[in-house]
Amino acid sequence: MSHVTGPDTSDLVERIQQEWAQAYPDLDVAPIGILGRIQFIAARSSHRLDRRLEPHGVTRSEYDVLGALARSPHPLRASEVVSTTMLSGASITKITENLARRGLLVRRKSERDGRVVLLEPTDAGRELVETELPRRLADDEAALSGLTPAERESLAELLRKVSAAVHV
Amino acid sequence: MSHVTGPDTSDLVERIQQEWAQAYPDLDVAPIGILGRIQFIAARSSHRLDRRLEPHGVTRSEYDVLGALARSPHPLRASEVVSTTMLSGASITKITENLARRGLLVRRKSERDGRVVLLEPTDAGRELVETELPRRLADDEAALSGLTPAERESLAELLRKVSAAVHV
DNA sequence: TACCACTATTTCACTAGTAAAATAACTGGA
DNA sequence: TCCAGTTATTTTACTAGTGAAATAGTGGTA
Repeated sequence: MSHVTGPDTSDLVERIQQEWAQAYPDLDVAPIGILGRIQFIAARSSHRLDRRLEPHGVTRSEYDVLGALARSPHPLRASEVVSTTMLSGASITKITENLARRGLLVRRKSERDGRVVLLEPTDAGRELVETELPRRLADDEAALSGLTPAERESLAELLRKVSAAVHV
Repeated sequence: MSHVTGPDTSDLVERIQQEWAQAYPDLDVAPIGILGRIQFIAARSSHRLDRRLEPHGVTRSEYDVLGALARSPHPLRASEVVSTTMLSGASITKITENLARRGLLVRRKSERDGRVVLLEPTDAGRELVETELPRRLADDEAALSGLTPAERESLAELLRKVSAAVHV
């Protein structure tokens, strides 16, 4: 393991940025240093979560759905889950039918409105979320471990500004 | 269009963070404020790029491949494209065959090593990248428009630290 | 030359996710 | 009551992407 095993992935974004800069010297490629790294961190940490969830036999999307239900003080409609998870309605139908079959949540029709499906985690579903949540927070915490409390505060604030300005 | 059309998505992450905090008051959910927002920004800006590319009839993955080729001073092997794009080898085969059919890149076998496929953009492929790149940079720039030069520098540096620490 | 271990790419079979059409149920008039 | 219009979810038909097996080529060794 002492020899080079490929590009140093922690510098992948920097390398890409430099390649763009060399190929198109008249463009200001500085934004790539920020947005590219955001993409990179997001991809990596998604991947990490996938691996954490593998032993539980749930995908990240399934976990997102269960999480939304577990942190809610009341059952959610399918459409409410759509709006917090960034998944399509079609996906929510598939995923929740599947999770219901596996006993991790319960689907029932609303009595008030027969079009609506109400979703609620079972004890097993809630338990899955609760055992995995601290691990997930610990992983995220580890990613931030090189930052002082002041730096974390500053990073959170800067990201808040960016996320308010990023249009679809 | 003057009424509420859904949750204020710029605060979606904050809302989710608060929901977690209320459901599990004994956990420190602060990391979600950072990693969650990174996920959010990544998803939004990916989406935005998708829409920019739609009129050109290329997907984001296809554009990533073309970009890697366009910014390289020499043809790349399929495996080299794999390592910069985070796509699988199987995908690179499919995508590049498709782009070759559409005249945006050329695939040829290496003379030195018959296993290797060398990929190079055509003029049309390069042109597509070159017309879209400034727009993409402008979009990214717009996302950062609320930040001073010093804040951008600081954000880039903080993200560099995080990306070095985020393990798969 | 003939073989073997290794590497690069492609093929195959499959999964997750989607947009759009279809279905089912509600609401507020006439 | 009975629509017409609207809304929530499901179904359908499809696409992108994947891991693993298969294929094809290389280079070193005897």
